[in-house]
Amino acid sequence: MEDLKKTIRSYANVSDSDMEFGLQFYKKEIFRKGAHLLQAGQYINDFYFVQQGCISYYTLEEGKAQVMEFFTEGYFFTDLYAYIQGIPSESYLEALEDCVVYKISKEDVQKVFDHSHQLERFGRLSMQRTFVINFQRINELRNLSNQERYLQLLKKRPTLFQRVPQYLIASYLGLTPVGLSKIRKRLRQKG
Amino acid sequence: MEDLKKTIRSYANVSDSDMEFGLQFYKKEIFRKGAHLLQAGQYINDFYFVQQGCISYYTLEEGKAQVMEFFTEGYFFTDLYAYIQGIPSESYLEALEDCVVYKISKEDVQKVFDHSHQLERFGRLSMQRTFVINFQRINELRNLSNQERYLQLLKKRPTLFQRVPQYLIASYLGLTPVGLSKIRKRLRQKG
DNA sequence: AATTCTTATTAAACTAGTTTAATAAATGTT
DNA sequence: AACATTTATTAAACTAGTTTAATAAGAATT
Repeated sequence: MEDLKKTIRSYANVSDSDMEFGLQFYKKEIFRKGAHLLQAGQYINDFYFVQQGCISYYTLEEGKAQVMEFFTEGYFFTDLYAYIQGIPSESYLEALEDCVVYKISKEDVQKVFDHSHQLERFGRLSMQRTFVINFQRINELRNLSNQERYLQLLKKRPTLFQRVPQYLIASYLGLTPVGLSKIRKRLRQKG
Repeated sequence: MEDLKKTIRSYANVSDSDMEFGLQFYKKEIFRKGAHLLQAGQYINDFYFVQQGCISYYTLEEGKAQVMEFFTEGYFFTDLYAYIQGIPSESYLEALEDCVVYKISKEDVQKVFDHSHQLERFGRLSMQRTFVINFQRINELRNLSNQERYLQLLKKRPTLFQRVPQYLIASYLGLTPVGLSKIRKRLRQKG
C-alpha cells in the first residue's frame, strides 16, 4: 500500500496513526483484462485506487462507447457522478489490462473522515483537484481543436498510446477512429 | 439577505445562530452594467452571491471573449479555478446588467467553516454540486450537437435569451454569432 | 505458415460548422 | 424624427470533421 500512502500524502499531511487507521479499510482486488468493475444500471458504493493497470470509464451513447477517462497507476477513481448522487450509474468501468486496485466503501470513507480531520482534508483537497481537472477539461473542449487536444494528450500521457488501442483514444478525444487517423496523417505530412 | 439564506438552506440545515454568524461577513455590493468585478491578472479573494442581475464569466482567447458562464439570481460564483489555486486569474467577471451581489472574503469563509460544522457541510455540498454541474457540462460538450445544446439552454434558462445579447449566448455555446444564427434559421424552417 | 480477427488507414461523399463581408434590423442618442 | 451604433442575418467560399465501405496492417490462433 506504499503507493496509496504516498499519493494520499501528496494531498495533505497525515500522521502515521491516522494513515494506519484509514488504510485498514482498503481492500486489494484484482481484475482481469476485460472485466467490468461497474456496469450501467448498478449502484456504485466503492472508491478505488489504481495500484497497477488501466481502467476505462465510458458511457454508451446510441450503442457506441464514449470514453470519458483512462485511469492508470496512482489515480483515485469511481463513477463519481453516480457515487456522489447515490443514483444508478449510466457508465461502465472496464479493465483494459490486468489490474490491481485498492477499494474502500462509502461507509468506510465516512468512518475515516469522521475519525481523522487530516484525512477529511485529503478528501476535500482531492475533490478540489477533481474540480481543477474538470475545469481544465471543459476549457480544452471549448478552446482547443481536436488536433491540439490530440497533441496535448500525446505530451501529457505518452505511455497511454502504448497500452490503449487508438480507437479508444479517438473516443476519449471525442473523435471517430477515421477522424483521428486523418489528424495523424495531417501531422505526419505537414510537421 | 433572505435569498442568500434560503439558498444556503437549500444545501444543508443550518441553525439560526450559525446562519447569523455566517451572514455577518457578507457585504452588499453594487456593480453598474459594464463594470468588472475581476480582470485577468488579478487575484480573486472573494466569493459572491447574485442577489440581482447577471454577470458573465469569460476568458479572452486570441482577443475574443469566450463566455464560460452567466451567473444570475441565486448563483454563488467566483473565478473558482483561480480562487482555489490562489493563482492570478485568466478570466473576467463583468456585470451585464446593474447588479446587486453579496460577497465574502476567503479569510472569512475560513472563519465561518471553522466556527460552524453545518456551514462547512454547506461548503462541501456546494462544491459537490459544482462537480455535478461541471460533469454534466463535459458530457454535453462531448455528446450533444451544438443545436442540441442550444435547445437545451433555451429550455433550461429561457429568460437568459431576454437579457443577454445573442452573440454572448453563441460564445457560451462555443459558436460564432453566424453559427448560432444558422442553427436558429434551420430550426425555424424545419421544425 | 496460413487463417482469422482486430485495428488502422484511405477514399469519397457529405455535413455542420468556420471566416469574411455585406446587409438588415433593432436600439440608443441627439 | 434622423442618425449612429450595436446586434443579427444572410451569402459565399472554405474547413475539419462525419459516415460508409474498402483495404491494409498487425496480432492471435490454429
